Amino acid sequence: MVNDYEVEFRNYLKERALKFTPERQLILKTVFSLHKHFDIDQLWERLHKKDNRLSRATIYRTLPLLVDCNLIQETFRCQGRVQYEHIFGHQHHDHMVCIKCGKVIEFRNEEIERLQEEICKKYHFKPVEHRLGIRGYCQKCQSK
Amino acid sequence: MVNDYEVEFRNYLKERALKFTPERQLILKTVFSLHKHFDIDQLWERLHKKDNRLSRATIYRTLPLLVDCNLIQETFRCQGRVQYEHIFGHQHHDHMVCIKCGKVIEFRNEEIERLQEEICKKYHFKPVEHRLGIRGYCQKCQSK
DNA sequence: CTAAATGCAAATGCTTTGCAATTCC
DNA sequence: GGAATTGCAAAGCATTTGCATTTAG
Repeated sequence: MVNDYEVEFRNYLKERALKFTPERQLILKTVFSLHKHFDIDQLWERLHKKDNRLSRATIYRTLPLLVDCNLIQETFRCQGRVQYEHIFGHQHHDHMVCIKCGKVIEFRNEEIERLQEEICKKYHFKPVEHRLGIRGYCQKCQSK
Repeated sequence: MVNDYEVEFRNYLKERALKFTPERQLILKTVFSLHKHFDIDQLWERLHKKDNRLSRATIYRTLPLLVDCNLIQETFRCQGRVQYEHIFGHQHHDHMVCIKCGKVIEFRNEEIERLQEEICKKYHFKPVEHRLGIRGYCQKCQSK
């Protein structure tokens, strides 16, 4: 069974005369098996269990391809580390991140989305990507 | 003449039994003399002209204080470098950044601000800071 | 006087890169 | 077959840190 995201990636690579290697396949598959935000180190740990030869360098070289292909995206930073998430097949959403416990709440607000488009039009700005992040304290951490 | 921001910083330091040193004063003054976004290197260059002894380490140690004191804030990243801006005395605003030429457009939308508050309430999330960044192409770079 | 701050240089940690060997197409 | 990719180790670079010295309060 070939997943949609794999088709997507294969096409992306083919168009650019790049290769669909086992390493890239494994990285892709693993990225889509993670249903939370992840950073490069967490990803490497997962990958290392499956293939202990796969190097960090290959991850660093592959992720930008996946980003460019719109399969994943950078989200917020956590302790200086970029967090990624797969987005293919998912609707755009924004994040609230708890400063204390690190909890992440995802939300989507149509009105905000619409207003952003409106603003871009007003400034003749052609948006490619937007990111709204709210940092603060989640319910639990407030009461503590 | 003592600026408001200096009073603010002095109080902040005093409350914590920290010192208002000439280095901190110079950094503060310089940060508020820059009316654009800046990164640490740009700041260092400016500072170095005025006091060629002032070290990067001191800047790295001072900026977090200014952030904590709400005098400045991190904004978006540009080529991996965090961009700062002074915010004391300014209203919150968001950013559009041109991917091609780096142009930054600042904007503020009351409705978006309000909706964010609403969302936070809904999730019982206590916001401390929020950041909305739109990356894309400015008018000029689209036509090219 | 003394805890805090500074400059320096070394250390850290994430990311990138050169290169020889390998592999997809 | 040949360009692209990989792993490795080295290099890069921004940031942090230990320490001896200086200094604000």
